[in-house]
Amino acid sequence: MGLEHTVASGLEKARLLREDSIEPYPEHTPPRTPIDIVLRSFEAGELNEPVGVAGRLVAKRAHGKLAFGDVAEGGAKVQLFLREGSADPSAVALFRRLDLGDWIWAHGPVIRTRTGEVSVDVRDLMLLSKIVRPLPDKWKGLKDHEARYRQRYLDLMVNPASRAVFETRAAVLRALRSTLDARGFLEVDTPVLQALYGGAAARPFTTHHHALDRMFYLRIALELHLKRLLVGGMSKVYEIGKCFRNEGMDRSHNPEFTLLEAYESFSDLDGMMELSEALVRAAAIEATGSARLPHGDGEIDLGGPFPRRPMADLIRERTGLDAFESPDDHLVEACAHRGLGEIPPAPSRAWLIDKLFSLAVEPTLLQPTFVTNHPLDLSPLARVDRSDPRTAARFELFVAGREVVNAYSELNDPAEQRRRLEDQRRLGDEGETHPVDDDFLRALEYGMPPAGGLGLGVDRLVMLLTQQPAIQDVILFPHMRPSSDDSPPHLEVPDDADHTG
RNA sequence: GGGGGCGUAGCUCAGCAGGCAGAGCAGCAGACUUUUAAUCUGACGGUCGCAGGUUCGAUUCCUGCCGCCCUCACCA
Repeated sequence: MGLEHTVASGLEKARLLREDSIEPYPEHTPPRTPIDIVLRSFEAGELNEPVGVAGRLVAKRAHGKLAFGDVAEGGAKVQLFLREGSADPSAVALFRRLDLGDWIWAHGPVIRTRTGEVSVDVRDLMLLSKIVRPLPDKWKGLKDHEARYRQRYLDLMVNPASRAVFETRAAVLRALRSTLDARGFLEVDTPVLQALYGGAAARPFTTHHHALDRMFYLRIALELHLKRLLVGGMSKVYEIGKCFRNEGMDRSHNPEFTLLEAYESFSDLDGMMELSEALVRAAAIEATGSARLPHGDGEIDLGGPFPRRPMADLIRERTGLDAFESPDDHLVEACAHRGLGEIPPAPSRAWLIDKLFSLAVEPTLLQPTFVTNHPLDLSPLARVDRSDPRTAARFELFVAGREVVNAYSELNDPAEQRRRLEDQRRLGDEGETHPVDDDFLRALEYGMPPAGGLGLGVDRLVMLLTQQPAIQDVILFPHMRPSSDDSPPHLEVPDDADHTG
């Protein structure tokens, strides 16, 4: 039978169960003990009473008057053991009617079978929720990337490694928060829906606010609002939240992604380096139990402190060129030599340096490295570095060839900030203009304390710590093109459909 | 956006120099009192991604489209 028939027959089973006074979707679960605790206390010899367990039936081995099953819950699994004459007759009858994937509750003493398997010797059995669709193959799992991302619930059901990634993700978030909390940072929420976007160079998603009849944007960064809070006297703040960039998707870019930004008054680049080291180290230890990560044939040591290298020094080492002094065409040639496709008609020096760095240097930065002194034009929100005014007081932390942290000694001179942002707007390529946020500049005019700030790409840090090659593997529901299987791909929303307020 | 690959049963995969569409698991019917990928028997299960074209005949060849993967480009 085809899928429709299988589902129909599942629904039919649910109907028949109801006819026999067995509710397929009861509201209440009888008292139960989590399976991992049952196993632990049995092994410790502390379990002398019958227990209730609840979970999904993931295996079923029936032998006529004897039957075994496996119940899984929260990553733990216990065997069920049913004997005619021992189990309640209704339990025996119900077990026969169960399908793989049903949620069930079972109750009985915990025993060891002849082969030594810890098992619940079932006396009572109850159906908690009936499955009506067939599960993916129980041994081969679900491999198809598309299905794993579109139907993550199936992926989580049958691929334990996938569940582990998201448990690690939670551990990383926990470590980041507790590190910042312990240092006296205040966690805040700033608007996702904004009348004006800023804080990065990226195309925003747009939407329309009906009541105000004007365009709104989804935020592309957290920076400008968090800095307003420094002006307001919140001296250490951070936010962990979704940002949205309306650009290409690939295995390191999802249109919505999780960013951590933290700002600390009276701190500076040195302070941000120390904080970066603490955050990354804490995340690694919480996630993996160690600050040393296996990587390729060797390992990456996140113990710190990490070396600090000016960008131009690294470029000179790898290419022999002086990033700021060598002629343009030498840089262009060095880029082309390394496989750069198109070069814009009149590439700026900053563009060339950035490109050459990403081609020649980035892939070589396996061990954690603070790269400092970026071209000033690429860093409109950072202070000028006094020792080299062509560059910004900025660093990026690279690990395994990827940017993990980006930090500035924050520019707080309102006049210079206005100038830099307006320069940036003029540099905007192909008529793309980055709007200047006048309220942000007004806030700076009220005085922002000297401060250091950093941004950390949470998804990419999780990729690093879980050894996942694609950002889609660390986001529960990554963005996908609508497929015909999904609900209508495009819903027309009437202009006056503002019923939800 | 460019280039390459892939799309066959609910899942994992075969197959097809053009000739009735295959397996394992799951599901269905049955046998079985210590299994743990239980075993055994039987029956069922398909718009071969979608739409065209070539052909006596297309899952197979061609074109277009859709989706996914890889890669390049874009992305402070």
